[in-house]
Amino acid sequence: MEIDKGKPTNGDLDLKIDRESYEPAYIQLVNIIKQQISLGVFRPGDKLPSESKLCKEYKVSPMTVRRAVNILIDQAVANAVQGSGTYVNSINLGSAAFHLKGLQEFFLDESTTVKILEVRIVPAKDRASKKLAVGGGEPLILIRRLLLKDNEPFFYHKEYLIYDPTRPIVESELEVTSLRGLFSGTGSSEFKNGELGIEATVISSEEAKVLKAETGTAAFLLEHIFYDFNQSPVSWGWFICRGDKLSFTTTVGIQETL
Amino acid sequence: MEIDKGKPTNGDLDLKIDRESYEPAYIQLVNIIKQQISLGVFRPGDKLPSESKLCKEYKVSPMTVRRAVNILIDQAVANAVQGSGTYVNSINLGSAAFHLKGLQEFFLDESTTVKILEVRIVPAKDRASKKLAVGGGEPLILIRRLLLKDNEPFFYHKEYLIYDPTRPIVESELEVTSLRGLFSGTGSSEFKNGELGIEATVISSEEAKVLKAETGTAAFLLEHIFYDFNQSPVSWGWFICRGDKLSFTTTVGIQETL
DNA sequence: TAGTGGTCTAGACCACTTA
DNA sequence: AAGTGGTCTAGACCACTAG
Repeated sequence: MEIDKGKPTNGDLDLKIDRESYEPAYIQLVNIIKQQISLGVFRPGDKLPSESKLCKEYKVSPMTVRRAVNILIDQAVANAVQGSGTYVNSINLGSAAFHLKGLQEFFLDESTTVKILEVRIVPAKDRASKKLAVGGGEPLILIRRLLLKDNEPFFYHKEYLIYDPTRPIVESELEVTSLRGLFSGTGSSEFKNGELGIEATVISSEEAKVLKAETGTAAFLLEHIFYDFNQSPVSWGWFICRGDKLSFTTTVGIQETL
Repeated sequence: MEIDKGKPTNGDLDLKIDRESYEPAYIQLVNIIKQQISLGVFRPGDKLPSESKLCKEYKVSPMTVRRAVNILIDQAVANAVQGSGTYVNSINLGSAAFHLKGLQEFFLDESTTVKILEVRIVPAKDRASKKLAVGGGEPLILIRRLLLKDNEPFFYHKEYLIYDPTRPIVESELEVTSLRGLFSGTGSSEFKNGELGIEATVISSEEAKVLKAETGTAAFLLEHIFYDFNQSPVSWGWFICRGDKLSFTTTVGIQETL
């Protein structure tokens, strides 16, 4: 696209950085560029103005421009090619991500309660033995919980924990607070990191009973395994949720508001 | 935790920034701090050294420290409280995100092919009419595709497109390249943005036939709607994939390697 | 009031791409 | 050779927090 070099490259908008605004200059610049892409001033594949041009145009320092451009790159709105320029991306489903914020809200909700269905020591076998890296027959703690929202069953949770005789099970660990802490990041977790997986499955008869659902209906299975600071597995289990009660959504491409 | 102020706060590691390395200083600093958290030098809830201390300790400028700390904050490893300090986060499932990179790889794979099952003009009705914001009875393009990998059915894709008589359907838009472009960000898309959703479902008889699966087995449904640069809906549809052929995984907490 | 993070400046040098 | 992005310096001022 040909640009008249005597004029700013922002079309008819003539947007400026408002120095009096509480919004930082680099955020304003991000939004200005996004809006220009949104309006078609810059199209996918187009080269954005160089950093030095943006400096002059908006009268900010190179570091501020750089910070704004980096944000656009982080958000997969643009990509930089060293020595060449910064280019607007096409829409890219591969860069999409589904967040678990919805689940976080579920656990922070006041009407969410936990019902302990079972707590007992079981001998490790099969998958639990493998996942938790303990020999078959070694004792594990099995916890089965039902998570309710407004007294309606929502999640069925089955979890195997490493049995440590020196650390008795504290009641608080069984309550909703422990799970809430996991999802919200509050609480001082013993876990260093973990792995999560989502699968599509159908509800088994065991699960159907506690979830008040019919066997064979669709459900999400959210598997988890957590490791302690020695990188030893500590907890393995999974959540089951009826498919009609949960879904994950996200957006791709340029969003009107950040 | 009490720290002997005469010594560096990195325990027995005594890690330094290697100025000769190709790895930028700020990346090295990110990894050093992560490793310290990983080793338990800093635990969840602990305050990280202040920026000025990190400057002195690693002999880098404030901007470099700042950049490293911002990366940790972006990765949800730590959080900053203005006027107070920067604190290590607990593990937080709510910040977890499932990426579609796996699907991107699927579409980039050479052995992935597309079989067009049907292309025809249909009158808009029900959900398609609503989602694409056209009146009932208006013409829409319906495309049904089967995506195969190594000649085995993988995805069933059903898509409704706005019918624009001025823009005839180009054959290339029906091939795998168009979908590949969507997932990889290559290709010059007409779409500005879109919304995606994942649901758990069971395979219907129609879907079972083309996917060579049994009715009633678990499946993922990936719904999509795309908008053009006028923010008008252009495409609505969904992918169906057998649950045993697809899963989404991610990690939470501190990872050993970035 | 001292310390902290949040923002920003006005440059610099380098590696890389393009012509 | 000229232009571009990638990194980094050595400060500055501000708003906020905490003792």
